[in-house]
Amino acid sequence: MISDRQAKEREMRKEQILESALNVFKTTGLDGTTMDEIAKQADFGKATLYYYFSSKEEIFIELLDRGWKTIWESIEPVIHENENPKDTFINALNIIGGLVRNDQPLFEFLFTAPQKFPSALSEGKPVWKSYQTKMYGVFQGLIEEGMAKKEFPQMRTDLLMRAIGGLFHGLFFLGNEKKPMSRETMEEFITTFIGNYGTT
Amino acid sequence: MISDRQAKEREMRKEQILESALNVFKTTGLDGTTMDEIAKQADFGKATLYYYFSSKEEIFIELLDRGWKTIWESIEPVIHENENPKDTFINALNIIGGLVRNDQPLFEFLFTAPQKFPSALSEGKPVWKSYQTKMYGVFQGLIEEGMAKKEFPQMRTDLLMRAIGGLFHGLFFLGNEKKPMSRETMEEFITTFIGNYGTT
DNA sequence: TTAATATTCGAACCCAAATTCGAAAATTAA
DNA sequence: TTAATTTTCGAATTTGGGTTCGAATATTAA
Repeated sequence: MISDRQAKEREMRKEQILESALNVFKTTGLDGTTMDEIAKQADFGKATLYYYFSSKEEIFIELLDRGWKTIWESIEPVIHENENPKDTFINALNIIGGLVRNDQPLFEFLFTAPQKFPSALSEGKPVWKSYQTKMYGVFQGLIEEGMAKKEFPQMRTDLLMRAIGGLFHGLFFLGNEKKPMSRETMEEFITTFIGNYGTT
Repeated sequence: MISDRQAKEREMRKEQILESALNVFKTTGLDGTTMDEIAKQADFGKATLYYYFSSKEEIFIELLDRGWKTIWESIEPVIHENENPKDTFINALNIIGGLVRNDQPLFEFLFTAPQKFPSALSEGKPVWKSYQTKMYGVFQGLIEEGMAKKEFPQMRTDLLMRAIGGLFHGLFFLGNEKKPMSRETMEEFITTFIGNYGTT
């Protein structure tokens, strides 16, 4: 008992709620994102949210799951076009950059919120976590290959990862510019940092 | 009516409270830092905290003020030994690195907490903000000089700032290593990034 | 048209944490 | 030693949110 259409409508309402949650997050930050606000934004009664999600946290988890899935699926195809590691690496970063450019607050949420869900809750590790892990694995692999082929500077892989992560974060999320960074600029920065060991 | 000694004791009690607040922050993070915990740690009744500080926020502000003052006063003397901008820049970063190394959680607090106090409260901009502003000004100046002298890569100053900021943050605060990064390593990273335009 | 089922939501309820009250205890001044 | 002043704190009070209740309302099935 629940027609296809019904299921689809239900799905859309969930989506509406998720979208509202994100909107609230965009304007008021993680702490400002209350059930009251989400409800208002979604034009539902607060209690109704609990008909679709069992808790506030579940809403966030759902957003993380979808978001990280998107990231992974955008990256994944590119990492097998085996060019040299450095180009692959830069490509991947550029892809993420493109996503971020499209919806900065969403990705700020994806990169930020995880730290706010420390231990507690859901048994096994959540879906988004596994995508995140896969992605980091890929990057780490590329860096190692890249170092082996002397395309990257020789440094501790993990540190290089953190450094590039921080760099990326700084470029996209620090400061208070409204307009997003262009592909060229980002590429230039990363390349400058990695050094021009290989190509060009 | 309040002897010198009395005033001094009062001051020490405030200090004890601040120190406790920081300790709680170190172990339980910003959100876990409740007045109850601070009171317990400081060995005072919760209500007593309000005899010394008018609110929880005031405690945090006080910590920020002192922290940023420390940073500024550590940097300040070095920026006038006018060597070339690049060395000065790296020196300054190293000094901050040293501070961070000494008390990572404190500085994580200093670099992180500000974003949590969005608008609200205290009329004029708080003390710490002005130190922060001064510091950024200095760095920006150094970067501009450095670019002018071709010691730095030619890029948009503000972006380069953000990038280096992110890089620094990544190195010190991302990942889950316990032992702090050595001066050498940090210097190597920053230098690699800035490029070896000037001095070797 | 009526019974079942699905959806909605206002009004509690609960709880943790900040803040305030009012009075005691300690200390200092006279 | 007594009066004033300073410090302390247990016990309320308040507040902001998350979550639940119970009863409508709407929709679908018979």
